[in-house]
Amino acid sequence: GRAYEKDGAVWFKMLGERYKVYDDHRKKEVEKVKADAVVINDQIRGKVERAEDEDFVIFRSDGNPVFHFVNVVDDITMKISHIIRGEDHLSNTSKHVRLYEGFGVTPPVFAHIPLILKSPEMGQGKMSKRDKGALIEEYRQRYFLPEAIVNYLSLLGWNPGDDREKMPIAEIVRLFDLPSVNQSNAKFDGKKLSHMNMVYLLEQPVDRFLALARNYFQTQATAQSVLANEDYFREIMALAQPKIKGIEELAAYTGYFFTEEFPIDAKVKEKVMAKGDPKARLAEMIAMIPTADFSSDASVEEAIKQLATAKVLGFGDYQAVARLAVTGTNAGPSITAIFRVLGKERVLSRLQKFLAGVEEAE
RNA sequence: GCCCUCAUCGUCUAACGGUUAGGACAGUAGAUUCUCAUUCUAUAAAUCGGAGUUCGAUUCUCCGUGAGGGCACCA
Repeated sequence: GRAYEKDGAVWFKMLGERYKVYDDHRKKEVEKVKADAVVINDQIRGKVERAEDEDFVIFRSDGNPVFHFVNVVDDITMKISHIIRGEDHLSNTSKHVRLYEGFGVTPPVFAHIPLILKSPEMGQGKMSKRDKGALIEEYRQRYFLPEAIVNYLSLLGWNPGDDREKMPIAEIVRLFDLPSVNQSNAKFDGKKLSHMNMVYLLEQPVDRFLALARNYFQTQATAQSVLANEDYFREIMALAQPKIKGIEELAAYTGYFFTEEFPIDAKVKEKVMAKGDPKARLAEMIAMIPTADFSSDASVEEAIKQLATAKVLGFGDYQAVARLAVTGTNAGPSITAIFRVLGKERVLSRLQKFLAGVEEAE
């Protein structure tokens, strides 16, 4: 009795006195209805009133039902008890409630949660699937930990009631309830997500970290050489885990362990070579290494320290240039661990190659 | 244009109507470590504006302003 046909489409009829008015939005005259306001008892927003004041299409002239209609039919069929959705649907809810009424069904409990807005770098307005950084898939591809993402997201528009931020998912589930959800929209902060991800990454058991790292490297061009030796791989990942902020940094962070063709950071080189007498330090190390004990970090450290003491210098005088020659950067695990893992031969050849390169350039 | 929602540091957020307005991320400055990162310490940073209610408003009411959303034979 509430549906009628017009222009080939089926419309849902609103009850009330009718009048015509020019609609500035649609640039045409439309028929409005003086209808009572729908009262929605939203679990998050409280009492929200809105008058649905126009008939609306439920079946298009091509015979297809429209979204709102299908939505309500589905939810009735599936005996949905709670509708929890974004605030962007709050205004549509009056329409939905009228449809429930039309079917003679009591509407479910509604809860309209705040939206996630774009961060300033992304632009303005609500985040939607087209926005970069809006898809969970994207973070998966970047090897973010799922629990870090869930944890971060749970804190947009909700909090556990105290200052805790890092919480296991089970704890979030235990504490979460609809009425304690905030009503204001939240801007997405990728930096905070990254931080959360790092915190989780740091506390992962080695085996989990190894599994994540292995998955990651399988997608990299260097996969074969990196994954060739399990023990070697394991050792290097153990060095990297406490130092990196995300799995995706792994390739760049550990590249020099797997190839002799690693890049040398020009800026770092300039800086390191400008201080003290790095060439002399290199030569001294080259001379010392053949007789050094590479069996442990401590023994490598001892060897370098002895050398430094003999020349009345510090460990740091050797560390910087050795790191540059052997890794091409100024960042990484301890130089002693790098020496030990790479082994005498490779360390020696890299030091010699680097020194030769410097001398040739002069 | 009409309608709906929201409003505390840059960002995410705490604070029975009474607090030096708290925490976290980001920032800054130090400390530690062989580098880098971590960690630690310190520091700066907010109640959108105006009326009202009250002995007292971040908190309650109203009006502005701002932000977001919705107004289709899209979903």
